[in-house]
Amino acid sequence: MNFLPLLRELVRTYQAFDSFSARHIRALGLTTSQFDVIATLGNTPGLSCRDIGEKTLMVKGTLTGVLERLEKKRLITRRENPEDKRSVLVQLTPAGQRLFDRVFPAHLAWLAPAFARLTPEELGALQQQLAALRQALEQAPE
Amino acid sequence: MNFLPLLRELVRTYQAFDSFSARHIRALGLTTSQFDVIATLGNTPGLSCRDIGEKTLMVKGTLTGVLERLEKKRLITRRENPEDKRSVLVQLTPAGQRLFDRVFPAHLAWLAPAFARLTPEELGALQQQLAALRQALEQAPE
DNA sequence: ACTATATTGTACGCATTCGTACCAAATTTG
DNA sequence: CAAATTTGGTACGAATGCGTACAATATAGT
Repeated sequence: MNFLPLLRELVRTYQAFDSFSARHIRALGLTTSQFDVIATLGNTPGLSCRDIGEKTLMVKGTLTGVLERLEKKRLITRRENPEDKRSVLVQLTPAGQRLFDRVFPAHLAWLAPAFARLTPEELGALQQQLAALRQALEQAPE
Repeated sequence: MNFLPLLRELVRTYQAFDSFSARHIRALGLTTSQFDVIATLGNTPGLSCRDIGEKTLMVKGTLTGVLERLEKKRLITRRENPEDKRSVLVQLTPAGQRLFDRVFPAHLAWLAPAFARLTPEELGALQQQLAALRQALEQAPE
């Protein structure tokens, strides 16, 4: 019942993915977080910070800074949401849209060969096993 | 061949573990990285930064700062390695050793119930599948 | 021995990450 | 309807995390 090797492998695999992915994204002039936001906003009419946080798995405090830097790069805009004055509508600018169109397919094409080394069955099984572990962690008593 | 759900699950599971683990470690007055270093140094005669980095999966630049803060807390010492004057011998102080003795078993006991929700077979299978994905990522062409 | 190269760790800058506190707006309660 | 609570974002501080550059030492090739 030694789970430490599994833990180590979880971290190593996560880092291996992040490193492989980030290498490409950095060459495109973005950080991983910035890319995730751009990718999430693509083909949407605009999202709230809450929505973006849910999709990108970023907590709201982190998102504020990422959005600031994307705004400074003129890739997104933040405007008031008339439906709910607490929230903000984040949208891609035309430049952001062009970047999305150029960068998103390119990054999928970068990742695809790595994942093609595993069968769809393996990918599905891994996803299920990860979900089981995650639920165990989320439901574990304190 | 859509691997995005798997990616999302990988990140979510990693975060779920980190969150569950960090909650306990923070209550002990440490950060995750600091705990990892203390845990790695425990029951050793001292290690180089290189060794610690390999074990904790931290890059050396990150490690420098973590060691600084642990040194400030008087939990570790950095001394010259006579065998190789480039490297540094990092050791637990008596206080660091006492902290290790108190904190390391406690943290394993904190984690164990979560992992006990999965069978050893599941844990082993997950570890193998993660390793397969990691190798695919590491060997993928650029 | 001499030089080219590799290894070990630090310095530094930039961006992220998280927790906590806080404000304003919206929703729920009594 | 007024008070209490929840929700959406921001502000802020501390600590990673990573890439690049750099100094000191060690090793290899000649």
